[in-house]
Amino acid sequence: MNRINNHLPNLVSPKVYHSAEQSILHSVDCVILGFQGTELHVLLIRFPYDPFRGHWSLIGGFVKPELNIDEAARITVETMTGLSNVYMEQVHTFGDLDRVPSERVITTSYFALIRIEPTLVSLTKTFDATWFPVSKVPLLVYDHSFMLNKALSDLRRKIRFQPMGFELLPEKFTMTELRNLYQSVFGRELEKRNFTRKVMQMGILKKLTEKDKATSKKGSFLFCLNKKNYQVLLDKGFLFDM
Amino acid sequence: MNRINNHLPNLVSPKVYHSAEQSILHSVDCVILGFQGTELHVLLIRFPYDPFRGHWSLIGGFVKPELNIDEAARITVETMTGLSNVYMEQVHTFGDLDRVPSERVITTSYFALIRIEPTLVSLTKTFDATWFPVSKVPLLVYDHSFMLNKALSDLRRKIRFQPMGFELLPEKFTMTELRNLYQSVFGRELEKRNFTRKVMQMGILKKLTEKDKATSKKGSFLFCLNKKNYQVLLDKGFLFDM
DNA sequence: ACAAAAGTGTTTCTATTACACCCATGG
DNA sequence: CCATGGGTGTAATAGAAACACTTTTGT
Repeated sequence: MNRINNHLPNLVSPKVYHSAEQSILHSVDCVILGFQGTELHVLLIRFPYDPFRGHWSLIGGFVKPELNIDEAARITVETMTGLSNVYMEQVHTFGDLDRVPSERVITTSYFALIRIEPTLVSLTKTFDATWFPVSKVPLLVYDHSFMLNKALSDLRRKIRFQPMGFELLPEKFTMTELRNLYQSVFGRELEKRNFTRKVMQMGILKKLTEKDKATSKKGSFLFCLNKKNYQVLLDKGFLFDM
Repeated sequence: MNRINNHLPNLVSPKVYHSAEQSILHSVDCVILGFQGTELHVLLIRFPYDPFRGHWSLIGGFVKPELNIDEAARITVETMTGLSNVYMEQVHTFGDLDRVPSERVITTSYFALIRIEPTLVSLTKTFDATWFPVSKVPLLVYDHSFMLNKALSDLRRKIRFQPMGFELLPEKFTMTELRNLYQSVFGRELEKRNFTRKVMQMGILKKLTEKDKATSKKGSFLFCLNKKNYQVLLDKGFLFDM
């Protein structure tokens, strides 16, 4: 029974917790993803202190005892981008002993999906942050490269059950933009016709009368999400298999 | 820049970490799942201290600073079941402020998939642990009910990409047992013939000459995993869509 | 001989793929 | 008038679903 008291401390009365157990530093790191051109991008900063000064890093922060971890992650993203109501999801908690050489730190990672707007670009510049295409990300500090990969593979899996892709696009978007996004996430080409058909028959897109003439002379129709239908589909669960 | 120093402490040199930041209690809780009869079961203990004395609880433990979190979870499961080499996976980290009323505790949950063997049943009894069918789980302490549900829904999603089901069955099992397991996980009936055909054409099962006569007079053939083929299939990724 | 579970084949239908041509427009 | 990207229909194929009967054997 000695062993169980060591390892199953739920068996220890709350009053005893603090005296018996030691606490640990906890941080959050955010994989902030946005979509630009034909590729998914991630927001990175330069780590400003030795011994990793100048190396690229995800954006994170420590969790203060009076802050919810999800909230800590949200504040990190808000601080960096100036955006609220960002779509975020917890990915994984990294708890290896030597992941941060100088300290024992447990870190929970999140991904955040944001629409890259012109205003945003300048904001992130004040923080010396840079958008990297996910296919061209440099080596990152600590285990951040691993974190990023885990976040991306989680995104690829989850986006099939819950098309978060729309979180990455502006309100109005063309079918080509949507397809480029999914191509970038999945890392492979998607057939134009079949893609359009599948998306349309889900009934979650509203075709607008407006056209976007930025990329062709003919112009391509803009779409927006039919939020009601989208919610219905989310609730009953669906496969966005492409 | 004051704000960024508060919320983006990666910008703070490692040397400053400890003095600037406060640490938090971190625990792990394990959703130990096993399969018995026709239903998935979860292992619960009675919480032995006030104010939650006698309420049912998942099995957990605090993470000591010198212990990896995955390892902490593994030790918890080993202590409880006497089993090593258990299939475990991290599910989620719960960091709300008031989830444990008396303390600030951040908890990472795991699921563990184990084969319920006769020897095991007696071992867990010494710890006053009880197996509950997942459809008949009582209300649990703290946010453990929520944790359990999250683990189960994660399992349901993940088991389609990586048939962890085999972790829950003995070495040799009948097709009916396998089907019962998947029915219990998915919570719906699966057509006998189509199920058999799909599983067989994956080529990951070896049909033995042996029969199990426990459940019928005719007897049903036993199968075991063809581990080589299974690994190949895992590596290239596959959908266990039923 | 019958009850109880195991095991097996075929048809129907739906969904996915693969494929090639016309459209609209700005330059 | 032509180059460029936008947009659409159809046929072939593969996979999923639905279905009912035969087998074995202990009692």
